[in-house]
Amino acid sequence: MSPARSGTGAGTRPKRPTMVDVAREAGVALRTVSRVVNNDPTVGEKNLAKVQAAIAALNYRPDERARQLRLGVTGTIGAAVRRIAEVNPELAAIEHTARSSGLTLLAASTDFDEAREREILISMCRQRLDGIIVEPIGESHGYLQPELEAGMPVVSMDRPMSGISADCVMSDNASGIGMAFHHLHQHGHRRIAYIGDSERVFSGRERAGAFRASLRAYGEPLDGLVHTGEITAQRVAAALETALHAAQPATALVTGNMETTIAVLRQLGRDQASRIAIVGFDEVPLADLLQPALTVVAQDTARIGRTAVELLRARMAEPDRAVETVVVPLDLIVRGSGELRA
Amino acid sequence: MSPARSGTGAGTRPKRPTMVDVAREAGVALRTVSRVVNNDPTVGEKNLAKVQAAIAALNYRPDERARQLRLGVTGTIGAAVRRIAEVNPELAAIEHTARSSGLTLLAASTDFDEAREREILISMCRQRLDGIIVEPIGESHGYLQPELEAGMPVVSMDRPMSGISADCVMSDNASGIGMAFHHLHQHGHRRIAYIGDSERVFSGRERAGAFRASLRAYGEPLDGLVHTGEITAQRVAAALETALHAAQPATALVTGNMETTIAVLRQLGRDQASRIAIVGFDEVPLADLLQPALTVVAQDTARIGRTAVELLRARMAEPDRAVETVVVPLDLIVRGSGELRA
DNA sequence: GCATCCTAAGATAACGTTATCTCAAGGATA
DNA sequence: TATCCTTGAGATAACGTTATCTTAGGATGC
Repeated sequence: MSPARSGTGAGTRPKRPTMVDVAREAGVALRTVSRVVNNDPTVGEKNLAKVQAAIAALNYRPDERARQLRLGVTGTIGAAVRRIAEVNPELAAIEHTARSSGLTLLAASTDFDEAREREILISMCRQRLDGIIVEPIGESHGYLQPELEAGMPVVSMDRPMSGISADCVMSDNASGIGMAFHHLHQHGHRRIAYIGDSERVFSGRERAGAFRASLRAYGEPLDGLVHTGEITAQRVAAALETALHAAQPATALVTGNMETTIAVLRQLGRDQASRIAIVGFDEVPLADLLQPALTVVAQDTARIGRTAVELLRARMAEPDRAVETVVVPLDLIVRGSGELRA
Repeated sequence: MSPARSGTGAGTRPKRPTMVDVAREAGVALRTVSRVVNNDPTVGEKNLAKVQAAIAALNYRPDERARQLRLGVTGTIGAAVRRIAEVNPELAAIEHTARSSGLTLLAASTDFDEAREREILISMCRQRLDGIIVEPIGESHGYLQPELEAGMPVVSMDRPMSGISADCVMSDNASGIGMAFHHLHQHGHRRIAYIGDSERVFSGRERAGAFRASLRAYGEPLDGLVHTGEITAQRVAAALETALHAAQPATALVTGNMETTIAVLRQLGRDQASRIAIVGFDEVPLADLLQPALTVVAQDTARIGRTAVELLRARMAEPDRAVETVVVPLDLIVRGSGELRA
């Protein structure tokens, strides 16, 4: 039986037993306890039993910090994403893949804030994580250069980092926009508008650019059809006003990301939403319950997350391998909103 | 200028400089570097400059693991929730509150799996986190008793843990169900059915019990109106069949959690959903865009998350304080689906 | 019967920090 | 001029592990 070890004086946290305490209790050397803890087979039956008894009696738990300090590796990778605690299938895939590789995941939210992102990344480096996956927010990541040189594996997800060269996994934005455009065009639409995120953001830039290219490829004029910028109710309202009430009004919309899609749906209201064809970029929660159900171009988020971990592990195993960028294709998911005729 | 320190042989991770290296580079003692790193004011200008230069030249970053080992505290708290990477406002609040308290958050998904939960919690104990918040899944948490006795602060969220006595913050489930029932009753409904999660789960038990109590309080019979169990499409379909096609069919529904609400909406389809009054327990994403918009009893998730961190910090500061359970009230959010008349 | 080899287990030195002493130099005080 | 603080800075011992040696003791080989 273990001695009662609670309440070592008010307000003070009781000390936990260490390997030394276990060794003393068991009457063996420190090294022997270490062997038992690490399942080293070269321990005799007698000592094995004594040590196990002592561990149970003292409720000993090895201190992971000391272990990691000594070992050099932490068995933990970091993920700096925009928001944990929001629907984030990439992060779910990262967590799942990491776990099945025996890696612990430390996830943190950059909250769309460049300074916060930097704090988190530096902190992860100080914690000597085995590697970092980042969904980059900031425009310049040059400050990571020393870390890369010091051998910290870093993989960027969803968009590349500027100022440094690191592995990257991202969706084929241009093809995705092309698919959305083509789908609406096939359903008879000729005036198709695009509303999307700011072009200061990499993905916003890529998608708007691809949309303009689609318009040009199909020989349509660009006038008043492409609206980009911060997503706010006012901006979306203004964009819709311009697009839908022009001399030649748009009959279909492509929305550049989930946030935009939701904002547009809110703005349109129930009546209008059933008259204008919409294809959203990115999956939207409960998209199938909306009226009409929402047609989207969906990123292969599971594959993106999985690939991010795989790229990271590859670099952890082989720090000097060539930098790689993986581009993942998207899928058109047909549900109704994109099939309304012009 | 720093010497090129990349590529120390293929496949091997280059060693990072340590405090000793910085001391040598700067020509001062190890202790002086430590003072500089920790902003100790008792360092002369000359040495301060030399050390700062050396730190920059070598790209030195303190090793957090060693620091924590020496200090005894990690400045990190753990959160074992059902799913990170899903909408989880409690977790968002925890992260926010932790950050503004200067604490790092380590979040992990138990994935509704008891064994996984146990793994995570034990791992967090081994990492000697400063405290743990857990949204309990398993039925017995007795294995945490030694950890509690060893001074590990643990707070449970959303439901209590059985087998041990720990601080807890949770919603006032009974009042919430009462509010939903009362609201529907006020709108003329007399046959009100409940569909909810398994009663093996604490919250499922509490909510179903409260619903039965409401029926009794209003003098209504319970026959065929209360349906609990694992949430699957078949089960929900069967429950709806029983409730809606009885001799005295239900005209209104209370759904016991978000998952159930969504399953019920999917099952009802668009036409039926606009004829049957529904009040959901828990907020649902895009609830305002549904048709009719969804009336819900919403938990004060932000307050729950914040309170969890506060309880944890209180126990970290004062390990021997009395165990506390905080019950948080809910809010009825009226949007349409709950105001359909009988 | 003695050298050799294997096995179990112990001493002890890292890992990279911070904390406790100690000490030297210099200015103030009697 | 001798003594006492004050201030800056260096040795060195933790923190709790794992890894490298070393050693004692019995089994094996010739």
